[in-house]
Amino acid sequence: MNLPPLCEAFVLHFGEMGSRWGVNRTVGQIYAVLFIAETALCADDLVDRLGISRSNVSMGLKELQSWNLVRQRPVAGDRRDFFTTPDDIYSIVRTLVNERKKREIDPTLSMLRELLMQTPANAQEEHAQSRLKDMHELIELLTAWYADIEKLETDRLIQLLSLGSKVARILEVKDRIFALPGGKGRQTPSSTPNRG
Amino acid sequence: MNLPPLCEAFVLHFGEMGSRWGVNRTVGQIYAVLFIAETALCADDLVDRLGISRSNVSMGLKELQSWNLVRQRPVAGDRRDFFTTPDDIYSIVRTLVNERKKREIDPTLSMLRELLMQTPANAQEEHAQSRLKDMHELIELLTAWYADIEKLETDRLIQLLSLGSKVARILEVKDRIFALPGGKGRQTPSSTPNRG
DNA sequence: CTCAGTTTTCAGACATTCCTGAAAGTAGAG
DNA sequence: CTCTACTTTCAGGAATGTCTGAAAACTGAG
Repeated sequence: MNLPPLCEAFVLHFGEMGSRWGVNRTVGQIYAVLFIAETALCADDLVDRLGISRSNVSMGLKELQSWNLVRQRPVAGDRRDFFTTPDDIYSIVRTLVNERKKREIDPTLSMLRELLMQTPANAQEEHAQSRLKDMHELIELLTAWYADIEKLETDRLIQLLSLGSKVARILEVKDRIFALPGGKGRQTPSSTPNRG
Repeated sequence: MNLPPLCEAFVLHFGEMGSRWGVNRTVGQIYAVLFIAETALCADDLVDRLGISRSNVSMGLKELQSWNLVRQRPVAGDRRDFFTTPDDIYSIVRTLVNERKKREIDPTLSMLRELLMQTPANAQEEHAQSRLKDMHELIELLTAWYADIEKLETDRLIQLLSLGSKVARILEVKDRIFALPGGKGRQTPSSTPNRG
């Protein structure tokens, strides 16, 4: 691996992580190299830095492109393809989440919905359905939340995340100010905002 | 596979998902069977329902236990071990997130910190560090947010998630309330949110 | 202690995934 | 059209991961 030690350490770790998150080691390493690269790189740069075969790089880049995780950028006067990752790390995370949602969450939701429509044939299936319903509701809650949050500008998002659960206290303030009767959906939390 | 069709469909899908999320298919299937089971099951129940070898079940359960994802529950008058998943799906998610954090996020954070402490040997390493810094900050932001959120009671959590980005609007309300001149004797959050 | 019922371990068969070199494909320049 | 520089595809060997049966280890009862 033809990289300065600091870079190599990162690339190796990132490859390892990749393999725990459903992409193979090499793909993770390719991404890592692109992520920390100063400029756009071509396939042969990756061959050189990672010490893997040209065809492996080609397959890896193809996979990363299918995830929308790398961008192909033309370089004037050069016929080769050059690749980069976005500068904005928040946009990277958004892409990653959206792709995983599309590939894993959405199919899971439709499977769950389908199974929940079926008429249970016995007690065992009936009980299974009640569990699947819980799971379905939870995933819907999380994805709806994310879909909503995703639209925020990065600055607002950071502000929101920094607050963490303090938001819950603001909720209480809100409750007191507007004295909204009842909660949303499921189950109203203890009717009066008890707090001192 | 000795399961009613509805259950089998779920178990197969869940196994498939597991294999995309870093646990092998069988482990995912074992978990799925336990998740929808009406009662605690012993290893042989799993052998029967999944049609896999006893030793495979043993290894799978061992792995699930190392993730704290299944509980071993004694059954009176039976020497065998019986396993369940928690009834509360929110606690399941909390466990899952905590375990992944421990195994993947935390080591990544320490690697990043370590690399950021080094003195860059050249421009390439220096640029890499600035990228790693971005990544480190983002992960810290997310984990701090989660650590905070995790402590909320489930009902409050649901309430919060249901609001989604509407919270951002409440933030604006808050900004207006606390921005009132003369009204800042109280506990304004440390940083004054600028950048409207 | 022994025994029977149970769980765990582990070598190696089996299966899947990954990686490579060779060959085929593609596209701009001349 | 041909040449050249580059990219992609793909068969099959290498590496890794998974699963099993047999044997060992454990554990409570007698």
